[in-house]
This record gives sequence, C-alpha cells and structure tokens, in this order.
Amino acid sequence: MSRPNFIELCNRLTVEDEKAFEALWRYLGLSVDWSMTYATISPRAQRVSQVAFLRLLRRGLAYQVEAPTLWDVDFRTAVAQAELEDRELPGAYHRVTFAVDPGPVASGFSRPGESASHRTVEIDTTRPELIPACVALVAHPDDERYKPLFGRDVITPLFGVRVPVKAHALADPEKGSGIAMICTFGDITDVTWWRELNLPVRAVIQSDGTLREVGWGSAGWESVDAVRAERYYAGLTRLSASKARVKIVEHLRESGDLVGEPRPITHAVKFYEKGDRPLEIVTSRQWFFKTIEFRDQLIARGKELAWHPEYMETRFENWANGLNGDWCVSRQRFFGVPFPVWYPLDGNGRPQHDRPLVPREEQLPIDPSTDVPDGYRADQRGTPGGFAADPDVMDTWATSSVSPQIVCGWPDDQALFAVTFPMDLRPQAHDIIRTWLFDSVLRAHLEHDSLPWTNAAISGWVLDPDRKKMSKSKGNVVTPMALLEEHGSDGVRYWAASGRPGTDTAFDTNQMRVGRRLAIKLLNASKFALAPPKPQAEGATPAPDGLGAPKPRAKAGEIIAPVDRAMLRNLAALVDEATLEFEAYDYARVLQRTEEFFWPFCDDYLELVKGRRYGEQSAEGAASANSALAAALSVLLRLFAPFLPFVTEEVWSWWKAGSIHTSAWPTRAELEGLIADNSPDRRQADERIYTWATEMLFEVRKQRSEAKQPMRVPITRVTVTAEADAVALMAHVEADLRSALRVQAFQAVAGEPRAVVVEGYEQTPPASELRIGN
RNA sequence: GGGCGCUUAGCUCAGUUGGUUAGAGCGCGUGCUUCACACGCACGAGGUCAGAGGUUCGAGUCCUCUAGCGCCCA
Repeated sequence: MSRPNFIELCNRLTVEDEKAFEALWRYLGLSVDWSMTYATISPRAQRVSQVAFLRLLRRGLAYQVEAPTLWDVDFRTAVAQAELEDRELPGAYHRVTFAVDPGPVASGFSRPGESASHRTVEIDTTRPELIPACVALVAHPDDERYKPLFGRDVITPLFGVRVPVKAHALADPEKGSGIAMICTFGDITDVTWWRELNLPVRAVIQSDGTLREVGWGSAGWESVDAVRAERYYAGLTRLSASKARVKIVEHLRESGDLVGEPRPITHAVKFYEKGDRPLEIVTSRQWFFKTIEFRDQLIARGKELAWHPEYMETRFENWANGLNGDWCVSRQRFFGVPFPVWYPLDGNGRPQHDRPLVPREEQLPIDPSTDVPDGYRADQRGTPGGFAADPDVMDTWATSSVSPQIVCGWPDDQALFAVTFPMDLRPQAHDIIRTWLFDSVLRAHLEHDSLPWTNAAISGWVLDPDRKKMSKSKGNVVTPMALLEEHGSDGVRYWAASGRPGTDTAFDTNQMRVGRRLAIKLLNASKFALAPPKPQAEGATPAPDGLGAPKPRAKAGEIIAPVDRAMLRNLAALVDEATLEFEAYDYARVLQRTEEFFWPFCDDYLELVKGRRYGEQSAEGAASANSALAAALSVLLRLFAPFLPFVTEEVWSWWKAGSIHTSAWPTRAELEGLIADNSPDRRQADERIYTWATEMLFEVRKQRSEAKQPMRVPITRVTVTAEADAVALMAHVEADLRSALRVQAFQAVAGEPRAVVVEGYEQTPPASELRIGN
C-alpha cells in the first residue's frame, strides 16, 4: 500500500471515530462549542504544528542529529523518553572473561595483590549478544579491585577487539562483578558512558532488531584475530537479538570464555509503552526540540501554574528533573503531521541534511512527500541534484502540545488569540502530566514566553469495579454508551462528579443509580413546586410520568412566612458556598452540598408548606409559599445544572425562556432581595422558627413510626412542653405542622424538661411519650 | 531505591485554619399507597477514624515511625 493510500484510509477511519466520539459527548451533555472542534490531523492543526516547528527551527530550538535513539524494532520508529515504561522480565547474568592486554605497563613487574587475577577480568552481562558491540569496560573510580586496570586495554572474547577499561561513577560496584561492559548500545546508561567517555560507535543492532553484517578487520572493527571473529560472527548476521544471544552463549561456552552457567535474574527492561519487545537503542537521524536547557525555566512555569489538586505540581517537577535528553519528536510512521522539510540531493543523489529546504509559512500545511519545494520541479524528486522529502512525521504530542494555540487561532487569527490565550484551564488526567501537560508548557514557553493556561485540573482515572486500571489489553474497559443509555447521562455524570480532582474513581453503577434517583426526585419536586394551588383544578394537566409543564402556574406573592424566609436565606448561604467551591475547582463538594440541601428541602420544607400552598390557611400564606418555592427551585436547578444538565434543562423549559445552561449563575442577592427584612434579629428569629418546625417534624414522625401508625391516621392531639420562648415559636408554624404531620391539635405548654406527647391516634389506643433535649 | 497519594460504618466516600456526642449515600432492619415522588416516605441499628509513639487543655485533623494499597520515577 502506498503512503498516500494508507493516509487516506487512516483519514477515513478518523472521520468515523470522530463521529462516534462526538455522538457520545453530545449524549453525555458536554457543553462545548461544537463549531470549534478540531482533529490533530486536520489541515488547521497541521498548519499550526508546522508553523511552530519552522519557527523553532529558525531559532535553533529544533535541530536534527544523528544520535543514539530509543527504538522500537517492531514499530520501526523512534520513541520519546515520555513513552517508555519499565517491565520486569526474566533474564540472566552471563559471566564472561575478557583477557587483559599485557600492554606497555605489564613488564613482569607486579604490585602486591596484583597477580594472575589481572591477566583476565570477568564481567557480568545480561546481553552477551552485544559483545561484538563492546567499546569499553567500566568500573567505579573508587573500586580498589579494578583501579589497576584503568587506562589499560582488554580483549573482547570471541571477536578479539581491543577496548579500554574506564572509570565512571555510574558503574555500580555492587552489581554483578562490579565491572561492566559498555556497548553501543545496550541501554541508556551505555549512551551516557559513551557520550561522557568519548567512546567510538560499534553498533550491531539494526532498526529491525537484527544484527547487521560486519566486516571484521575493517576500519572500526579491528580485531587481534579477524578470521576467528568472522567465524564466530558469521552465524549471527540477521538474527534477532534474542536468537543471537542463544548462539553467542554457545560460542562462549565452546571458547571457554563463559564462567559457570548463566544465573537467572529478574530485571527492569525498557519498553515502548505500546510495544511487545524490549527497546533497542539505534543510531539514526532524528529531530529534537531543545528541552534540557530550559529545565529550570519550565520548573518555574510549573510553579506559576495553579494546580488542582496542588500536589500534582510535584509530578511535573519530578519529571522535569528526571529528563536526561532533549525531546525526540521524529517518528518513522506514515500517518501524522509531516516535517515540512525537504533536502537537496547532491550529485550522487545523497540528501544534504545540513541544508534543509523549508516552505514559506503561508504555504503551510504541506506534505513534503507530494508538495514540491520552491525552485524545484516535481520530476526532480529523488534525482541527483534534485530534492527529497523528510520521510518522518512528528510525535503526536508535538501537535497535541500546541492544542491551545490551535484552538485560540494562532497564528492566523490574532484577534481571537489576543483574547483567548493563555487559556483558563487544562483538564486532563495525571498519567499524561509528563507528556501532554509538560510538552504544552514547553511549547508555550518557547513560542509565547508564557504558560498556555492559568489552571490545570488533574483528574484521576476511572478504575474498573475491582479498582484496577482499565486497559484495552486487559479487556476490563467499560464502553460508556451502554451505561449512558441504562442509567441516563445525568446518572453517569452524577457518579463521575463524585470523583474529586486527582482521585481515582472506581466504576460504580450503584452511584449512577443514585444519581438517576436524584434526577427523578428533582423532576417530581419541581412538579410540586410549580403546581397550581389545587392539584385537581381545571386546566392542570400533569403528564402521566411526571413530564410536561403543569399549568396554570401557582400564584406568587410577598414572602411573609418565617419558614419561607429561613429556607431562602439558607439557600442563599449555599449559593455563596457553592460559588466559592466552584472557583476552587471543588465541584464534587458543590454537588454534595447542594444535595445535602435538597433532600431535607424536599422532606421537611416541602412537607411543611404543602398544606399552606394548597390554600389551607390563607391566600397570602399560599402566595408566600409559591414565591419561595419558585425562587428556591430556580436556584436549585441552576446549582444542579452542571451535574444534571438534562433534567434541569427539562424543568427549566416548563417555566423559563432560554436554556438553563446559559442563564446567570445564582446569587445570594437574588434570594435575599425577595425578603423585606433581613436584619440580624429577623434572621435569627426566622431561623429559630424553622429549626423548631423541623424538630417538631422529627419528634412526631419518630413517635408515629414507633407506634407503627400509618400517615392516613390523624393524631388527635400533641402536647409540647418547652421553655416559654420556644413555646412562643409554635404560633408561627402550628398550622403548617398540623397539615404536614396530620395532627388535629397542638397544645404548647411552658415548662421543663422538653417533651412531646402524642396523645392518641384516631381509632387507636395508647399515648406514647418521648423526651427531647437533655 | 526515591517521590507522591491513600487507609474513617458491610460498601463508596465527606470531614475546611486542631474544638461539644465523627457525618452522608448505598446496603441492612422495622413500619407506611401521606393528593410531587414506592426510582418514594418515616424511624432505627451500625465506627477503637490502619497501628504505635509524640505535641496540645483538647487530635480523624499537626509531627515521627511502622504496616498495607495505588501511582509516578530510577
């Protein structure tokens, strides 16, 4: 399949996947501007990505170099440090003998303790197949055992290559025999040693993971016995590393260079996070973005960012401190944003990598594999004196890291960019702090000398019901659409919102059911709050399953009842609290607190005002309740709207114009403004009355429950004994209580201690007594 | 090996700068068709706050150590 055809198929798949994603997000009620979606492969994203790349190139912050690079032999691509993961694998230490080259210093003269032991030296290696790639041995500078060897040469087994013995602090005296073989390249430490000790390259692993052909005795591959080296190496060519290992161990055994038997161990091996075979390190030409030299500035940016939760900043800093190289952004793949670069070909058709040809910014995006650089003709592609495209594409994070710039219109819509960048918020999970977040901070720092956003809200993971991380390979992934259909989007969102920032949340359908019940409760409470005074009145048309607007609307009026005022003021306090908590990104607490208000609101307040608002007392009393209910409902709906967007929007549509989601956030003032007198004395008095009422509800309900009397049976008389000022409160709520509790008469008596005596149920005998207070 | 987080009722979790007798939901038990809601209502049982030490008049909360779990990094 050709590269353009492959890309075309990927694009088609992308379009399909995006449809599925968008359908899911819309179903979930995600409140984004759907006109501004983008894909990181779209022309606009490619343009931003390429413009940003060329600007870094011009400033010398993007560079290419032939360098040892982490390489996945199956994906055949370079891999960034951020994409690594360690996996514990069984391996084995092979103890291998190197002969010490007598050299000029060994003149029969020996020091104490130096004897036969320094005619050979034994190293331990887990990768004997890399012996042909060995360029030195290394031990710790303070290691007395090996000090005499520093500066001398040894001869590699089988291949007879003369290599120096070096000292380096990274060599661990505790590990194996305390002296290690440096190969080009077995692991990242090899790269460090190779760089810091200025060693030559003698690479044998190719990009497909097999051993290359080697001309033993030729330049760079000198051997004390090239014929013998050739003989041992012949069978290794084109074998994979693991097969070559088996073969070379046979050879070592035969030559007597293997000491004892391999000793099995378990050790951490670096993998590409998506890969199946250990990473190799191969030398190839790659593009890098300068990162290391900005480490301190990036850490400072991390401190400047408002993290939610704050402790996530540590992860950022740890990552920045652990970086040991610039960011390799080349990927040897087809589908991705191409590097917008060509190379002139010399007379022999060889690309001149140090003289890249770049397009003008206004030409971007381009695909160098199909577009032609200025000054060339299409038929010069790949011909001597012509040009060739850079074959690589960028790391996906290289594009994702400029997503704020993509969204904010950079560099083409300066007006939009000026008002939107830096953005307010990056929401993301903690596992990609080292990639998406870190890289985005880097790019904004380099390009705009600023943060890309002011806040980072770091979420946890959704774990499976057994608290295991969901992963495609483990097969414990739960696909959301079925859930949304079963529990409703509001129910699923309720569960999701209970996960606090930074905290992993186990998948819990039970919480979804709770959320669904809350949504239904809200629907029903709304139906009541908005119902006309007489439920059976003509024109009232409640829909069968609770949907639809009851009409005509309840009659409003001045709020005169103390319990109405107290409820509204409590709600006003909740609004203040919720506003502060939202501003602190503590959304889970807003939901919790709103819910904590809502259930007692239903169970106590609604019950308390039910009779009054049905007109049992007075028109004024009913109107007061109606006004309070309407105001409370309007505010509660808006507090719940971010969590339960669908049910709140439904209820809103019954009686308000426009969408609840574009309505103003509730304020304390809009509630307290409905109340004529908010003086401290009045507040306190109303609050005492309301508390008294809820205590009476509780006491009488408790006794009715203990007496196992159904609600339909009226209570004949309740005698309340309390201190005189408490008894005085009864007058304000007695009518409400009679109705809510089905009590025919209350009698309030001044006295101590407090007691509530239920004197009888119609058609039932005994009175019971229970004390409250002390 | 280093760093971060977690450990509170059977389960999932709240618990603000230390301050009465540690809370909620689910689940559980008892009762209830009460005209918004049985996807509901009322009431109830249920906790040595992982363990040990320390600071304090006072610790779930602060400090130290230990154990277990999880993540990130070597």
